[in-house]
Amino acid sequence: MLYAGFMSSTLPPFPTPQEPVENTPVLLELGTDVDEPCLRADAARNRARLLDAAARLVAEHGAAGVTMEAVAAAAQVGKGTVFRRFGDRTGLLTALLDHSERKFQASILSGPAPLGPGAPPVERLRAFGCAALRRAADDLELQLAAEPCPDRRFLVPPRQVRYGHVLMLLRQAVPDADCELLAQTLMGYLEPALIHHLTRQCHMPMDRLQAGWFDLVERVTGSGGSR
Amino acid sequence: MLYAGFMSSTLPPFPTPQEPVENTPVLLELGTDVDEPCLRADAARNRARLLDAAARLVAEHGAAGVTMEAVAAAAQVGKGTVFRRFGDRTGLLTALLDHSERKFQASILSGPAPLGPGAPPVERLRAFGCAALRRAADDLELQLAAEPCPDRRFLVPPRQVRYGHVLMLLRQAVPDADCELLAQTLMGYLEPALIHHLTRQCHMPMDRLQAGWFDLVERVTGSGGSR
DNA sequence: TAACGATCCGGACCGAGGTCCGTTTAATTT
DNA sequence: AAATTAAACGGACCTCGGTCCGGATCGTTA
Repeated sequence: MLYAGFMSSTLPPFPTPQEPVENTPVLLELGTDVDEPCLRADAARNRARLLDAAARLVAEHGAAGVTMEAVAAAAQVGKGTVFRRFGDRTGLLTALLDHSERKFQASILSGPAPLGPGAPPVERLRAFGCAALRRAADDLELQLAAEPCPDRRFLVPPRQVRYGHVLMLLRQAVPDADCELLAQTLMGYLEPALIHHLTRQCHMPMDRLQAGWFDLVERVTGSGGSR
Repeated sequence: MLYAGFMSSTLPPFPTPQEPVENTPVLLELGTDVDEPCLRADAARNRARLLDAAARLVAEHGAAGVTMEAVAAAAQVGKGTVFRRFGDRTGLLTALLDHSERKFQASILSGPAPLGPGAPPVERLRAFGCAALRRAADDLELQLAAEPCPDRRFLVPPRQVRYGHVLMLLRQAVPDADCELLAQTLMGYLEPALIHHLTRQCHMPMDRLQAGWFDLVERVTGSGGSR
């Protein structure tokens, strides 16, 4: 089993001063929506409240309105509690995205082909890009706001899952290439910041991005039968 | 003349409340090191002092030590002055990188082949990547710290210059492709954050990144004569 | 050189992210 | 049910990026 060990899951930091607290990632367990495994009753209640309040704030004032203090106030909870639960702002925003990210992951891991297993790798790659583009297009704002600082951007669980997936497919499609690097390149095309730039600032239609993805996959995997 | 109009140049914000103050980019003028065109005597003096102080702070405490207040203090200048001159922290850090960025741009625009004009486009593309990788490797820390927020990352002059260059070369190499998108893809491979991840976190040697670039260019331009 | 207006300076001020630590509370044990 | 302990809570506090505006300075014009 390839990437067991870093299913998305809102990275639960519980940053009690001691112990580095790495990401305690939830193993797959596709159906069950195991969130925070063991959490004291009050903690769980507050966590739910906070996520709810945060979502409300996003809906009302956009991602920029999600201030840690505002969220705390809206959830009638102390500010420290927010940080204890989610580590930092990025963590909170990531948690907000967690549900849809999980669905995305699930459909990749075990959904119907060609996104899920069963189709040939290049075809799955194509499908993956389309799905990723779509997912990026929805709540782009949140994805941008949730972007961590540069030196953590590549260590975040959702990214690792996607990377692992692309890597696996690439290894099947072009076994002789340096697939790690090619995978990073492909991932770069799906970066929220780039999508935002191309669609919102350059006004490209999504169709074009999608066509671009197909073309890129074809070039990278050398699967261009005709040309 | 292709990309006249956005030579790097530390984006001079002079954010006097009114007027949007867009980037007033310096036209090429390769030899002359025209910095801030017209700047009052005291302003120019303070600007120099600030850059000097900032460089000193970087040398001593790393990029993280470059606090706007610390820089102001070290330059014996008010905090407001720093912001007036450089707009924000990103602007200051960018200004620090400006000198080497300009040299880089110059050698691309008019240096010796294959980096400069004269070589066939694919070869220039290869050379460009090598140079960009080298440049990213030096003062990686600064480049990371200077990274703007996601929705400005692609609008920053140095990035636009590089993009324009790659775009031009790609258009020569693969006239029928969607070169805008391919150019963005290639640029993604050279992103400082990615270089940092691959070299510092994955411990890949630079040689491998370089080989990866060659391979990528070959795949993207379809210039693989043999395989 | 005196006066004037545009530009610049400086530091008080604000908001937001993040930390700390004394206090409270939920679970467990006796 | 009382005691115990680990965990969670809350909000004061700190730092830092960014803004504002009254006052000082520079360059120019008369």
